[in-house]
Amino acid sequence: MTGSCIVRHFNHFFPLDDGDEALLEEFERHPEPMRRHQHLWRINETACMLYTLKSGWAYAYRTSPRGEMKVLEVFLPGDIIGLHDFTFGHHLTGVRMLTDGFACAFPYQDILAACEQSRTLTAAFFADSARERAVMNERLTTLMHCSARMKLAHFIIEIRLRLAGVTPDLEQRFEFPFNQKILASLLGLTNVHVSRVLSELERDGLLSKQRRTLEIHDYDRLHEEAQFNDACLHPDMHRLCQ
Amino acid sequence: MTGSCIVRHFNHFFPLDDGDEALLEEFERHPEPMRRHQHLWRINETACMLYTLKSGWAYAYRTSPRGEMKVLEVFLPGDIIGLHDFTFGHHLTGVRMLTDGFACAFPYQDILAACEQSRTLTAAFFADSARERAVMNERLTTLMHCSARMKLAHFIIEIRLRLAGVTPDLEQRFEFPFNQKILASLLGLTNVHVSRVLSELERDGLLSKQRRTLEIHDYDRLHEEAQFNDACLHPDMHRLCQ
DNA sequence: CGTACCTTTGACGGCTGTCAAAGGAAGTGG
DNA sequence: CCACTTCCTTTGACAGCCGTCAAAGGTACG
Repeated sequence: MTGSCIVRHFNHFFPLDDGDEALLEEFERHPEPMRRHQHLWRINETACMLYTLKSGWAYAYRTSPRGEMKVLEVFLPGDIIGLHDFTFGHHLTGVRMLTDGFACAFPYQDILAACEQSRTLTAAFFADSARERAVMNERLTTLMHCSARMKLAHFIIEIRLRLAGVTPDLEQRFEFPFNQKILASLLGLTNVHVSRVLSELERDGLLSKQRRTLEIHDYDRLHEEAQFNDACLHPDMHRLCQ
Repeated sequence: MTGSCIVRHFNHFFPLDDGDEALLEEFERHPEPMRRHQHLWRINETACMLYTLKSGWAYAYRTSPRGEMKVLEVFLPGDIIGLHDFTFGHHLTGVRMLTDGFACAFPYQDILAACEQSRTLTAAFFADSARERAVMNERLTTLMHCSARMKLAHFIIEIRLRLAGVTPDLEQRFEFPFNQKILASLLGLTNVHVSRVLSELERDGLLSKQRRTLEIHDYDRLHEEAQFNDACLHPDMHRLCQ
């Protein structure tokens, strides 16, 4: 397997030629170790760098008018972080690590330079942004109209499907480094209610969560309850390569 | 004022040179009249065209597992429609007109071709996608954690601010072609409750809505209640032109 | 080992959904 | 221009999901 996480990420969607791979590998010359809770950037800081996440988990957040933190988005290994706002002068969301890991920083001009040299890469960056957006739409439609139980099921299925995309042999028992406060913030609930619903899902034999590990006992039933639309994760972009 | 709505749209953010403008104007050679309720495309149709909206309003929607329509997004004159999913093989959301208007269709390859010729345009397309995304984030954080009253205030402020960006002398009384069912769908409420909250806002002297017209009576108080973060609408992209 | 954080549980209240019905507005066809 | 149908809006009663507050026990980290 190639060492580059962007190359792996994009090859998951469609094949890149050697020239494209070389351009992408430029982005990852400087992997840096990151500690849990460490910021990639804070809200309102000037935006000049993007990151790729080589290992570990991260999340994007905002602060509400009342000063509470609201988590917007979760990043997994292989994800590009900051693609959707590198054209803003400053960051509208903060990003920090959820676990220890490694991240690679590169200046945003590199993306424009790469696009100039390869139409395939231009399409790939648009496609990646589109996929992220599609997942967001999927979450939005669920979060807005559904019960807390369904929200939780939906989010767990989302994470498992995305994780399976970058982890070849993912078990039903896997790392799930979210505490109930962060889950609540992501799903528009309170930590108290997340606790109640998790106990309920556990009581019904769907899953169990201890510490930072989640085990799914009945995937089919969980998927059924989540009503997750898998299409948002599988763009068919091969035709772009014609 | 130039006749091209994309040029106007982008110039609102940063200046384009004549070459860029010429490339963009290519996109708008074929304006077509569109009727209210007419589809630009339906869910699952093959994605091959993008549209710019020359005049009129449109919205993107999905259907829930139970078959109900959920509105995800609203498009105003000058908006580019389909930018965020043109790299998917098929459409994940449907788009239809909310009012009569004119739309210009063009093949998505034209965007990639334009990006190949101008780094400024590449940045501009990314920036536009980023702005759209930022507005979505702003709505998401509000919709998830706030009261129905705040959701409505927030959405009304969003629309007014976006409308003001393309309508030089926008009054406090303006076209607002949403019925309560669509508002409910956008905000994750029921039409019954939208009716209740609208009456309440009217009773409190903040606004009044008749048919397809909205009049804001106390903008400051409405903006205060909405807690709208204006930053998401104002990317400072001038530095990209260096 | 102590402190801070996280999770669980209970009681209570309120916001919002559901169901239902009636009146009004708008679009259609004669 | 009128009659008819369909859709939209309003209002009320009622229930339930979920937020808030509080306290206690468990867990992680220095």
